[in-house]
Amino acid sequence: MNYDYFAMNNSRKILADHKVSITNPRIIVLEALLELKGPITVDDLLAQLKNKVAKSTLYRVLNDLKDINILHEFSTPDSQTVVELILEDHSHHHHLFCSDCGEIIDVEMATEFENRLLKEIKRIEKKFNFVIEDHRLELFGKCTDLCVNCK
Amino acid sequence: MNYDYFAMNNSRKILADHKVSITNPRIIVLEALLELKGPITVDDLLAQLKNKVAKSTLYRVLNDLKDINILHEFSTPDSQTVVELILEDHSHHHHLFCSDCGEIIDVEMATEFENRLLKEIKRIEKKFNFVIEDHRLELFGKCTDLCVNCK
DNA sequence: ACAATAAATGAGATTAAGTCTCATTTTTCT
DNA sequence: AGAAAAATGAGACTTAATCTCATTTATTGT
Repeated sequence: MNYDYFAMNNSRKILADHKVSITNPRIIVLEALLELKGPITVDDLLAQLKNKVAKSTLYRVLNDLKDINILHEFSTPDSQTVVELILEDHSHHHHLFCSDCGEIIDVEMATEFENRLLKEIKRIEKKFNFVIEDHRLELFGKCTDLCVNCK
Repeated sequence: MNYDYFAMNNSRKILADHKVSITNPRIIVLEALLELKGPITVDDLLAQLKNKVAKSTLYRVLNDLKDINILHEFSTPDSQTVVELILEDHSHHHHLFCSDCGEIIDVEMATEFENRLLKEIKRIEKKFNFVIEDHRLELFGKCTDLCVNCK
């Protein structure tokens, strides 16, 4: 068995740790997201969990997970909503979108690049008199030939 | 003299250059976007052009402008759709979002930073066997105190 | 310039993602 | 276990965006 945070953290523990009540729909949604280990469109998730949780409940649970800060939400270039579980040990990353197959891939940039980016962000903060709390980099392209990254 | 499309403010020329027929609604929408010189939410644009172009027409015109590649579309952190006119002479830039006032600000990163980013992108292309065609960086924060950037 | 033809528009119907309501069920607390 | 609080399911509702189609406007060829 391959024990990583995702594998060992059962959904019950995650919910308890974040002080939200442990219910069946929350467990089902969390387990689905844990198993994915990456982003998924809400549509796909809805399809996958149809007959397991009601649509209204799925959206509610996703909002609950956002509220306890373990779910990130963003959009594909064609405006589909995407969610991704981000647990404490989940390292900072960005997203790569394939316009052919729709795949969304987690990408970690080199530390040195992220440092350079933070420096640049400090410059922008001063220039615009802002406090910048977060950043997000999105890369758009196509996976070549055999589409090795696609399912 | 630095006369660019924005200064010339010639929506007819822009439409002709892109070989789409010159119609009143297209002129109205283009002029509004030209005057803005920056991003605007579709909602705000709708409000601004109410009684000037029909809702269905506004959406259609925006799609037309996307088709001829002079309109970029993206989303705010709270999922509002934003559009921004990007003409040929419009330089590469990113966006800074204020979570207090909702303002969206065009931000140019240092050339040296963009070069470093391109280098990093090349690395990612190889790693994932991708052709990366575009990238987008989003910065999230708050404008401090007096909110000098807000209207 | 003027028909003929093609394309675009307006108004409202339609679709679909996401939220809301509320009666019922499940969870938590003691 | 029983009372109180919270969450769920089903479907109504909201709203951004698209679609339909009769009418209007633009373009093209002569």
